[in-house]
Formats: sequence, structure tokens, C-alpha cells
Amino acid sequence: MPEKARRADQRARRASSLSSEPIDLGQLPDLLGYALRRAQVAVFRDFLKCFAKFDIRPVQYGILTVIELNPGLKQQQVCRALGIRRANFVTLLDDLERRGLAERGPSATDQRANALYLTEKGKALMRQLRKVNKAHEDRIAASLSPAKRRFLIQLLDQIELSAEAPNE
Amino acid sequence: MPEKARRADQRARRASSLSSEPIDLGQLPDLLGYALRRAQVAVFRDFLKCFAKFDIRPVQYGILTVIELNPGLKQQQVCRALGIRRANFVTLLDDLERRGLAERGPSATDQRANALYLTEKGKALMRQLRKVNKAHEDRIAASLSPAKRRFLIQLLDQIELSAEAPNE
DNA sequence: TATTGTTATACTCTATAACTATA
DNA sequence: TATAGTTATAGAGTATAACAATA
Repeated sequence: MPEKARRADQRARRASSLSSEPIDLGQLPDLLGYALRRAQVAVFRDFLKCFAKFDIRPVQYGILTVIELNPGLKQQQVCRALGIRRANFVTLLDDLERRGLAERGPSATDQRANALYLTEKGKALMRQLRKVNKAHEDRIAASLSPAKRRFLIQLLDQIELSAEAPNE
Repeated sequence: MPEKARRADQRARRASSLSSEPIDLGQLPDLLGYALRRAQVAVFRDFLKCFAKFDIRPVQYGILTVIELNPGLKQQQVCRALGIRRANFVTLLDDLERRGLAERGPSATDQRANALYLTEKGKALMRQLRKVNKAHEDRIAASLSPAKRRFLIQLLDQIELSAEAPNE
């Protein structure tokens, strides 16, 4: 049945294409990385469309969420939690601060570190964003039962742990 | 049980961190986009490590596969099959051609188009890459039973179809 | 008019090295 | 010595606009 399902899937892809020629993707549709990549790109595309009028990207939503739930966190802690490099985080936070959504404050215990907080404007935006995210999440999970959706996330976590860990 | 599983997962993430403070990720671990992104990044990192000595990235493996299985295809057809923009494909193909792995030939039916083929060197490389890919795939799927792995891919395909389709 | 390949361009993501000021 | 934040930089992914040649 799995091989049969694969063929059916390939037929579906062909049918949705504008091309008249059938294109053989070989093993690609059976590879986890291929399926993961395509699904992730599709979901992010949907996310960007839903959040377009707020000019918020997935990584920004993640940062705002972590700062809101953990006020006073250091930049490095946010970076570790979300898998962002320290160097790349600076520009991301600069942007959120410039837009008046988040702010760097002094740390009580470490003069090198910044303590991060959401502004009132940032908290107000998050109340809106959570609703938008709910609509987005419901749409991309529309074809999945709640049980399947939870199972999918569980499988994805297993995959993440099986693969290689980053360096830093 | 799902809520319980989520908490256990968050504890696991904390334990693997170097930080002593527990960081609340809120709903993030329950979002498909978040889990998808993290899994995809981890899998690609593993892929890059496995293919490093061949200097092959996932998109290049996909292009070589499609050209090998469908000799004579036009650039636009490869682009549609793999979700690559025409403009971005030019540089990718330039590189493969410069390395002597693929080549642009004249199309018998359309003088605007290029017919794409693998060189003998490209075919020989693919014989090696398929073995490397098998090892890579086995590793990232090590924690999954064959049935779970197939089910995961099926769910990912559903997700892809539920999300928004691209413009072009 | 539409399509194919191409060039130019821009923005984001990912990554490394190196600097400064603190610890 | 090590860590926190920063700057500079580079490569890769993604995207749009516009052009010449051809359909």
C-alpha cells in the first residue's frame, strides 16, 4: 500500500501541474527531507500571508512570544531557546525595538547583558497576533484530525532529535 | 495526554540547554510551523554534513535526480517539479554545468528551450550520492518505525496541500 | 501575446570571525 | 579565560521586474 500511495501522490502532483508531460521524481517524494522542506515552505508562505498586514515573520512571532512569557530574559537565552545565533539576533531585536514592540533594559545581575521586555504596544500587538496565528494554524491543520495533528508534531520532534545537533 | 506530552517535551528541551533558567515557550512547541521548521533545519544540517565531501546541497540533489530520470527536460519543467523560480534556477544549473555534472543541449521542438541531461560524470556521481542519501535517510528516520515514517510523509503531504499555493 | 531563459536586484536566513566590555 | 552583545561579512534561499529570442 505505501508504494501504491506514492504513485497516487505522484499522479496528484502531475495533475496539479500545468505541464502535460509526466515528470518522474523518483525517490524524492519518499524522502523525509524533501517532504519536510515542501511542507515547511508551504506553511511559512501561509504564515506570511496571514501576518502580512502586521509585517511579522515567523521568527519575529517566536521572539515576541518568548520575551512576553519570560520578561527580563537575556538575548543569549532567547537565542538558545529559538536556535538563533547571537550575531543574527541583534538585527532582529533592533527592528522590534525600533518599532516600539520590545525594549532592551539593564540587567540587575550582569552589566554585560540586556534584560528584554515587551512594551505595552508589543503586548497589545501580541493579543492580535495570537488570534491571527490561531486562524493560520487552523487552516493548515484543517485536513488533520486533532489526534493526527498531535501525532505529527510528536513525530517531527523525534526527527529533530535524531538529526545532528548544531555546533555552537 | 497531549498536554502532558507537551510539558514533558518542554522539560526535555530545558534539560538539553546549558541555561539554568527554565524558559517558557508557550504555544510554540504546539505549532506545526515551529515543529516543521526545527525538524527541517535539523534534517538539512544532517544532509549537508553527509554530502559535504561531495559539495552537494539538497536542492542540487533534487535537480540532479530529476534530470537523470527525465533526460531532455526543459529548465522550466524542472523548476515546476521542484518549486524553484526560473530566475534562481539559472545560477544553480550554471554551477552544475561548470562542474561537468549536467549540460544544456538544444531542444528538438523549441528553439527557446534548453534540453537538460546529466553527463557521464554526473551519472557516476549520482550512483555515489544515492548511497550517501540512503545512509542519511536511515539515520534521521532511525527513531521511527517504517510505518510511522510513511505516515509522517503522508501527513506532511497533506499539510503542504492545505497551505496556500505560491503565486507563479 | 505568451513563454523560455536570462540578468539584475533585494531581502531574509544562516554562519563565522573578531572586537568591546564586562564577568 | 570565558561570556554578552555587537559589527562586519559571506553564502544560500526566495522573490520580483524586465529584457531578448522564440512560440
